[in-house]
Amino acid sequence: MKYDFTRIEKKWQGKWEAEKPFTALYGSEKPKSYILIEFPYPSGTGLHVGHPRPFTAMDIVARKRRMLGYNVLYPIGFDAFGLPTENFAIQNKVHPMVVTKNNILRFTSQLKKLGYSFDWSRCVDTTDPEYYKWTQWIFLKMFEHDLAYKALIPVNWCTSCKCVLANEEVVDGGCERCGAEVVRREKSQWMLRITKYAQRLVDDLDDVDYVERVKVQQRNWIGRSVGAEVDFKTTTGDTIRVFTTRQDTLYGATYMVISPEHSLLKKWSVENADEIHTYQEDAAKKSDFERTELVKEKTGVEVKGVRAINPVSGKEIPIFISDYVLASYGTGAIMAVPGHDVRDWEFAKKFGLPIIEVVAGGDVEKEAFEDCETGIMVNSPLINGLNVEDAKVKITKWLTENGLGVEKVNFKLRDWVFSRQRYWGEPIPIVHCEKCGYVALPENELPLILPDVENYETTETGESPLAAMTEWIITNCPKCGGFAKRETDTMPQWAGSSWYFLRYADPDNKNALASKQALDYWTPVDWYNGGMEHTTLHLLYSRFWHKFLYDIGVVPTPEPYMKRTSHGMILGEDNQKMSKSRGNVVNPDEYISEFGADTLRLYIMFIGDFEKAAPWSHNAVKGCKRFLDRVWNLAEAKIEGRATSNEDLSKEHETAVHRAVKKVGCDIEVLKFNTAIATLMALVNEFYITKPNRMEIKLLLTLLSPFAPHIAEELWELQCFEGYASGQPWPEYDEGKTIEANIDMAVQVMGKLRGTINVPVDSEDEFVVRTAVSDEKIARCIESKEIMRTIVVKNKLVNLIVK
RNA sequence: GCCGCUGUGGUGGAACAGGUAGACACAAGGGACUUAAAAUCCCUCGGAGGCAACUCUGUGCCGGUUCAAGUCCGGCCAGCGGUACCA
Repeated sequence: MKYDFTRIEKKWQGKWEAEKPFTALYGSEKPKSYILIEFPYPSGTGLHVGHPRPFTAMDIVARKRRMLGYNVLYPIGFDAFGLPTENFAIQNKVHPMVVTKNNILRFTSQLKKLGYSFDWSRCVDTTDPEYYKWTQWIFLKMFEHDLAYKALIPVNWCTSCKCVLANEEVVDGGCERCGAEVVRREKSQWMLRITKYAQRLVDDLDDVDYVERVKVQQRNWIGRSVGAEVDFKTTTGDTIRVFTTRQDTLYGATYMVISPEHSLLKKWSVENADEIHTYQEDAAKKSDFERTELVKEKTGVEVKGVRAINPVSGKEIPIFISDYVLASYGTGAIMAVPGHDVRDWEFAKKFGLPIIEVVAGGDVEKEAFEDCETGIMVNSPLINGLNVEDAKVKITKWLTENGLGVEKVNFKLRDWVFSRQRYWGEPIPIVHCEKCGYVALPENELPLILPDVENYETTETGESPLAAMTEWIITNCPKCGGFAKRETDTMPQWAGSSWYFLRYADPDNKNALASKQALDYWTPVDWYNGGMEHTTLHLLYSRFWHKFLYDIGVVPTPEPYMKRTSHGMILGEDNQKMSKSRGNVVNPDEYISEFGADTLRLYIMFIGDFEKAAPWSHNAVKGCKRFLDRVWNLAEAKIEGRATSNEDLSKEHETAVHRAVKKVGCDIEVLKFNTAIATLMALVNEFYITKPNRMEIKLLLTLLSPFAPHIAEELWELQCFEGYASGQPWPEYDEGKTIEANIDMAVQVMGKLRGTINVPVDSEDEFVVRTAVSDEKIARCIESKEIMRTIVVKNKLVNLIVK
């Protein structure tokens, strides 16, 4: 019989649907293992080949964990709020809820066709009011703890989505999603105080097992820098506070620069007010992107009539405004040390300002000397002769003692702009009362249901579509009962995904986001795999929410995920990112119907290094199909014999099988699925040379089952083995049996390979050398030469040094 | 600019912890089977030379350490990702 994957896959998927063997158990005695993938956004275009890569990888891990005896939670859900659905709804005049339901149905059937061992009974949908009730609840808790606040701030405004974006959502000056231009606008927005957690978000990375590149990227994004705040008096009697990481160079501060938005500018009456004003207006007009794009050329205007006083030298120095100083970082003002900062140096050269060397070691006339390692302080009476590190300590102490400054840590991380002027998101459960201000909705009014609207489009003034719903907006203040208006902005897409993994622990709970008992048992997540693109978005956001929930006693651990790994992207056959416009998109459905889900699963894991990007190859898929055909032909007919333990392995295959068990098991743990599969292929190749016995087939199917579960179960059944392949304990191997009795050792002469010898494993060095020199070929290489030295690496090689 | 990663056959990629470079596949070529094709099976497959045994050479480039370097060190070059006037 031919390998009829269509029939087989349908059969086993039906069985899994009916018997639900992958359901995570409540109250199990077994140790738990929580394996998590990033739940998909159910887009209208259906499943993409990018999805199965992480899903299959973690499915293999989950299946192996079950075989190892764990109570595994491998859940799935849908992150379904979001713009594409809303846009589709607008264009096609359908309710986004309808679009979402359809998309989820389609995704569900596509995912089921891939044979994943998800626990479907715990499936969550972020747009379900029973779910977003708790998203809103967490927001209310944050509001209660002063972590959610409303502020008038300059925001990133996407001109195409007509919506604000978080800093994390702006990519190259454009919208992360649609690529359209992002401009700055002043808007009153809900904000989350993620900055309050900045320090802990950095520090606690030390306690989790994340791949290093993820940690590095988060640390960079949070951008912790240690320095000092220093007060500079001015000739008007005001104080300008600056932030610097180079307190040591204070004597070299020959001018100051403040941002064009600095508040003191409003207070001062300066000689060149018009000039200043023009510059301020120009700066305000520019988007952040434009401001940073003109990196090359520094601009600025001197504030005439006011001067600052260097607190250590007592010298008067000029003050400039320039847009290279950002209002939003530090204090919005800097002390400029042109000798030891490239930006200040450029500015000083352009404006003819003095450059003083305070750290010896470079040539400050030629370029700024920024080296902190080797430099020695000069021209700085308080700290001359010290190295940079010691100078920092001493000057900070001096500043503190004299009330002129204080040590300070700053972060690049900004608070999270949390409101969106869109329809398809969680309503923010806050009302605005003229008397009481912003008031939280009482918990018993949750969920605040997203009302039906006529029109899903953002209003011309840039308000949420909800703003047009007067009936819904007008309500009573929960505090004073008076007239109040509901918040019309909704939450960003990242809200629902910031805590979804907690809901999986107890998805039907009506009284809490999950019961304490369920959270205590299941959390934290043991292994979370996801895309690098979420490192500074979802991954950071959810760590923040989790820490907050930990602080208020809702979750038992300070970190949500113990381990985080990341997969590479699947590229098109042309080695380019898949996109509709390039026409290189691969549809997984077509491959499932042409080759079967097992082949697709296998190929997508065999494609290359899991952590790196890999181009799709139609031909290589065929190779994986060929492998499964070969497995089928090997095991289709029942093999007679005994298959009760490893003792039943044949002599000729014993080593290869023990090795395969070891290699496949280890490789899965370190994400080396490609070499695990290569090992299985090699084993099958051996079985084509000498036929496998019953036990050997049994082990092959057991090892194969996490990768290609359908064919493994079918062949298991055809062999009349008991139970299911997926229900077997993960096989054990004997380390001693992974080594053959006799091995080939390389023989080198002067470091060059000259031959191989076959010797018993663990042979004595002396014996190895004797065997080597008596080898005919080797003897020829060393004849008439004297052996000076021999190097033997046990079971590997022997190197003869001759003269 | 800064931070991180990566450079290995025609291609995707292997190589534990410095120890036989190219596992496992794909493509290509040859052969068997077939009326034929597909499928399957067998052989060859980094480069150069040789009838052959074999020899030389080869992991982005230059140098170093070592009995031995794809792997370690120093200096470059190229590509990818992140970040971007963050003081």
